[in-house]
Amino acid sequence: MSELYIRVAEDESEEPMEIPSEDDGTILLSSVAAQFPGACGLRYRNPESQCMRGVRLVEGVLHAPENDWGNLVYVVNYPKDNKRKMEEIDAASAVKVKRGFQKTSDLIVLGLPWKTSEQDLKDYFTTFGEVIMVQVKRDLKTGNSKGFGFVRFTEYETQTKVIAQRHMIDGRWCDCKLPNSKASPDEPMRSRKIFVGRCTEDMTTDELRQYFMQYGEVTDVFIPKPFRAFAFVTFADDQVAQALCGEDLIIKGISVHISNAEPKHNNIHQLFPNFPGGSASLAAMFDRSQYQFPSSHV
DNA sequence: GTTGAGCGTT
Repeated sequence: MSELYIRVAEDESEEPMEIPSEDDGTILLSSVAAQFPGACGLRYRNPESQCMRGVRLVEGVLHAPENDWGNLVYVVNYPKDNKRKMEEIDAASAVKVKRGFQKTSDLIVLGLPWKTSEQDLKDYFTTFGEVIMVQVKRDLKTGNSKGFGFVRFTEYETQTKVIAQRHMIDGRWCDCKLPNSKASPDEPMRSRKIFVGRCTEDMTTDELRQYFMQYGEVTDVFIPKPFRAFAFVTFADDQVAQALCGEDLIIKGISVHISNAEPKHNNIHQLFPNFPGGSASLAAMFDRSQYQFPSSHV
């Protein structure tokens, strides 16, 4: 690989900026995003066809076309073909999210037959409108259904229609309701860090970063180990973080819940049930640290 | 291997 830097611009007419490559000749998307916050990929004009071509992106790594970046100027892609600058994206998404304009929610489906699968659910609810998420809650050991699940529709009208009636699913009457978990609008802290609940173990920090980049510049992603089904994502802008609080977002087909990173009840015993020296010393330590634990994630 | 109101491994 001959070039250490490749030229990247926000637009073909703009002045390019040089972005460093990795030792293996790839470019990290995060390197691009460091200069172009919100970037989700690169494209370039193919000299032969004169068409724009996308650069291969695999798990946050951009690969040179034909194994050679050449002397081309690469153009930054933004999510949803959105060519606006990041400030506008931040403002727009923050406003849209806050306004809550007929946004759909996850619906809980109560009374499911034990045998009903997610495919069954999807098949059934698709008759009302486009479905973007279904889940059947199961016992993790046995895999048996707990008899309830969740569904999310694309259209708000579909959701309204579905809530309004009872549903005969695989021979049982079921109800769809707004879940209790989102009955009360959430807490008002203004942090740049959000709590991402209901994560699954296969969600990587990279994937979370990729996902949340669409809302604004992400400065940190933290997944506690061992796996505890939640993560923390920190944005550069607290407005973006706050706008997302209370949302249910769908990542890899799973509905995750966003809330403020500062817990309502700081139950440290939940985090460290067997802390040596007892809870008092731990509480004192926690207070002193002002939540600087883990240290790099305030 | 059961069951039938509920609320999603913080």
